[in-house]
Amino acid sequence: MKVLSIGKVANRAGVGIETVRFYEREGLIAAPPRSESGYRQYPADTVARLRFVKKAKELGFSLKEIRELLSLKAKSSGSCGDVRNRATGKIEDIDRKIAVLQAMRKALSALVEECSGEGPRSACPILGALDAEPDA
Amino acid sequence: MKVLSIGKVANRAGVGIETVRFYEREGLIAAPPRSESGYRQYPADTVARLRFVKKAKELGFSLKEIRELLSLKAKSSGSCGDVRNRATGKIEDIDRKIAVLQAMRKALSALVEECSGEGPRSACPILGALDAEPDA
DNA sequence: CTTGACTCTGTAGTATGGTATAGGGTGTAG
DNA sequence: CTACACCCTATACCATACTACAGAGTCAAG
Repeated sequence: MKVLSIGKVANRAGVGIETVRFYEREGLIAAPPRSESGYRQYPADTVARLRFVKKAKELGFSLKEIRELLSLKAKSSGSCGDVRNRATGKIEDIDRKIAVLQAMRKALSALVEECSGEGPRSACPILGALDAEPDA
Repeated sequence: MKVLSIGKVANRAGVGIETVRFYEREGLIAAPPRSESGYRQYPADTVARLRFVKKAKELGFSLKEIRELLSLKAKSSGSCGDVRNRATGKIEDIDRKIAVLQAMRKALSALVEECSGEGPRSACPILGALDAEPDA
């Protein structure tokens, strides 16, 4: 079994060295065995684990959520349903975020449409709208 | 002209006292005159300004962007077009964020659809996918 | 054996948008 | 006059996800 230095795992996983140490502190990857001189010696599968973290992050999971996902993965009991629930919950989170952004977009578009862009700034309907009554 | 204490403006604008002082430090609202004993004495229109900030935040502007918007607002020269450009730029930002979220959603949905939720966790296609090859 | 690349620990800094606390002074109602 | 609510400054702290740095030790090539 060949072992990898921290630089090698970081490189192969496409993350920085400091990030690997940070993930170790945060409990996202296990603390690896050390050489006599104290160097971390990673098993090859750490690369896959780091890629898992990276992918999950790309899917919008926070490090905290990823940690939970990983513990789900590690548990020797329990079904796939747990994992599926996390994923569907995340889809709902995403839908909520999209809805908020679409509402923002709609409000901004309405303001931009009202605004010719030609008048003096003092008559700008966008600035006017921002000064409006409290409502939210 | 009646003046308002910091507690009053904060309350009327629907923000915390600390937030008002924070906004002053960050240059989002002007430092108000002080009483002899050093208390901040706000003109009534500070409430509107704080609401402007709050609204703009709800529309997805960062404090930095809001500061720019406010300086645009304050400038005695310049046209409404500047403001309009900020807003349309912000719409583009929002569209980009929505596109990212929709891509995440699609990837997660595909994984959830593959997963019955019934099998053992060891066969979970979601966890499997996260372990997959590097690509991004 | 020297040089340069790599690694170690611990600490501090980055950006964002606040929130909290300590240790005071002030203002007003009863 | 005494409580109690309110205000002041300064500093530190929260979460998120890293990134950078200092100062030291280690490893491999030439």
